[in-house]
Amino acid sequence: MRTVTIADVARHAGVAVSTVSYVLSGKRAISATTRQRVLDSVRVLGYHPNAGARALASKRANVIALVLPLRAGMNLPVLMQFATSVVATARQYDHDVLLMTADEGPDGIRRVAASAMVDGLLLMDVEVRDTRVPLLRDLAEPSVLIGFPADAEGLTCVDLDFNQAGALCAAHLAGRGHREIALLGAPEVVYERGTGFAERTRAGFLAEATGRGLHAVAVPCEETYDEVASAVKLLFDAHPGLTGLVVHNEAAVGHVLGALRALGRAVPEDVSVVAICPDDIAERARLTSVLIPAEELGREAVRLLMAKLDGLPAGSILLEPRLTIRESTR
Amino acid sequence: MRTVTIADVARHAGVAVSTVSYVLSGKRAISATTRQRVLDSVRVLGYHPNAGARALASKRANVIALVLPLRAGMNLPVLMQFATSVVATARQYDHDVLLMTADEGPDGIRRVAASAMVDGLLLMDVEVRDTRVPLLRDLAEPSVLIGFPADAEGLTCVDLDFNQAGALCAAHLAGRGHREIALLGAPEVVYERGTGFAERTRAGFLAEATGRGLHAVAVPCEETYDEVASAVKLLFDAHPGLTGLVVHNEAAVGHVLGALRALGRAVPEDVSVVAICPDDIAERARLTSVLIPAEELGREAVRLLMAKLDGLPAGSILLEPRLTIRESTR
DNA sequence: GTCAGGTGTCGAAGCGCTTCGAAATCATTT
DNA sequence: AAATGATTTCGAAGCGCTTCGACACCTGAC
Repeated sequence: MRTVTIADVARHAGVAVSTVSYVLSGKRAISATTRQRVLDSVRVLGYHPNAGARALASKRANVIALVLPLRAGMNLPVLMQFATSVVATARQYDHDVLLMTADEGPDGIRRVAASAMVDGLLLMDVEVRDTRVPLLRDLAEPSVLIGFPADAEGLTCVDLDFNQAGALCAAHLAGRGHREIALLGAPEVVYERGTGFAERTRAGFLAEATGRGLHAVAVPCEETYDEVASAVKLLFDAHPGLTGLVVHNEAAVGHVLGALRALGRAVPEDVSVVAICPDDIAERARLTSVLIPAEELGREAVRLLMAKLDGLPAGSILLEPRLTIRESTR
Repeated sequence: MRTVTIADVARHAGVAVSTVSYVLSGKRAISATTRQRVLDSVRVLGYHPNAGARALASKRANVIALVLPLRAGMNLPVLMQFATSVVATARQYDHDVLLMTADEGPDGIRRVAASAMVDGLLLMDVEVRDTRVPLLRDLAEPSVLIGFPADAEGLTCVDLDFNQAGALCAAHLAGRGHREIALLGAPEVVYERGTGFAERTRAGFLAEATGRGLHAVAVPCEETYDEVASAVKLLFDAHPGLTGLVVHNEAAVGHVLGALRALGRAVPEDVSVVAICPDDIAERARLTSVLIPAEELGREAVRLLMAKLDGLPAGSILLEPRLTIRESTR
């Protein structure tokens, strides 16, 4: 059973090879009758274009690379939703997805790009000082990052709009009548590193709260139970009237609840808690939250990459946060 | 910055294109000096073979497809470990991985296979009556399945040896002096469907227990708390002397522990529990268990696929189960 | 009736690589 | 010194597709 080539289709339809190609790509006008005849032959013979030959001739592989941080410690549901969404969206644009793990590092990226195996790259979870970022910057192949590295200049990134997310949380608490609120953020070092998302959340939170005339503070928050508990205690000691808490630290969120319980403050009766974290965590603890929109992230990332592949300019985009109200705020 | 081709390398090294090719593929002997000269040129010019051209000429894409059931309800850690292991192992064999989701169905498989995009396929979580199985059977491209479909004839499958796993659990309990033990298995329907793994576990369990002169029973087990609780209650009513329990039902294992607590039977003081389930579940509940060896599964699956790609015959294989002793048995 | 300008189709030239057969080179043997 | 056989290298023919320029034909304008 030799595989069917475009020449077989051309012969069967009684046209030239190039005509078949044009029918299939639509890059030149072909009369309706010829067109139909070719399409029939394609179906009858069960023709599928050879990907390698097509890539060679057209310099387009119709494949994008998805570089995932397949290491422990990732939030798996988020990762999965993201990957699923990327594959599905890519298929809509008639592209396939090559899966790579981050541990091949820059070399892996260079390899697949230079071999023309993929037309573009999607990188998830880029670190602030990622060794791959400079590489991406002067790679011929376009790329899109999920999250923002320290210097996003010249790169296309997609992420949740953390500034707005912080503001949204503050606004939610304000709307419920809270007058004194606080943000428990990322660990100290994350701010020191100048990681964008942590700071932006804080800025958005403080600006919104202040704008609405609330009393608001923002403090960093470590991730062990003891540190979280003491941070929470200090916070309430300093601000006894505190009734609203925003937690932007997925590792600490469970501990915060434990600490509140230990302090005898009931949620949501005494204090309302809003989290900014993956949906599964919030769902499990029944927390009002702003979720990480993994599916939308994947969709938008692919959309941007496809635009770049078409030579269109593509700036970074921020996704609008949405609040899901559960049982931890009143 | 034109991309470097094999012709550039040949020119730079002062040899024929074919010589470069042979140096790189090792398919013909090349003298050490020429060889070194070519290799140097490759490095100096930063040459990476064009994947499409290579695939076209050699009829080998050096890519395998990984078809994952990216739907809700999967055990994510297992899936991740598996995917990671597949990618890493494939790289060792100089192959890349094309990620596909099961929801493209048979057409997706036909498409990537016919387009010569991939040389072989790896399918995870094949269902008992999977519409893709007949297709795989008469596909030119080799494939390996994780898990066994109803009729595995003519297919290459990899799975945990559930028969031995059942036996191992029985042996463990026997070794600890338990004389009367039971297996809580999959829901009734799973057995009715004739799903291999459930039955094999039961057979192995019963054979081993009987062989060692124990009193053993095996009952199906649904997955809601109420059904689990009543099944557990019935079991202990019928066999008051029961002190060992094997649970082969990852959805029910939590409920079983709850039901035992409700019955006032302490684990492991009154009854020892062994689970056959993914490691994260067992770990969380501190259960002695036989885990699903995701990483090994991925590695072996790739190994088998590579063997088939080399034209070697490859039968199905069963991985030997291993018991991790935790705090639920004594 | 002729010519400009469309349409629709064809032929051929690659794209960058692998692989086959043959040529060239060298070391042995007679 | 010639012949033999290994060893090493070369040249050229594809692999299946896209794409460019050109050709053939048809239309309508003059």
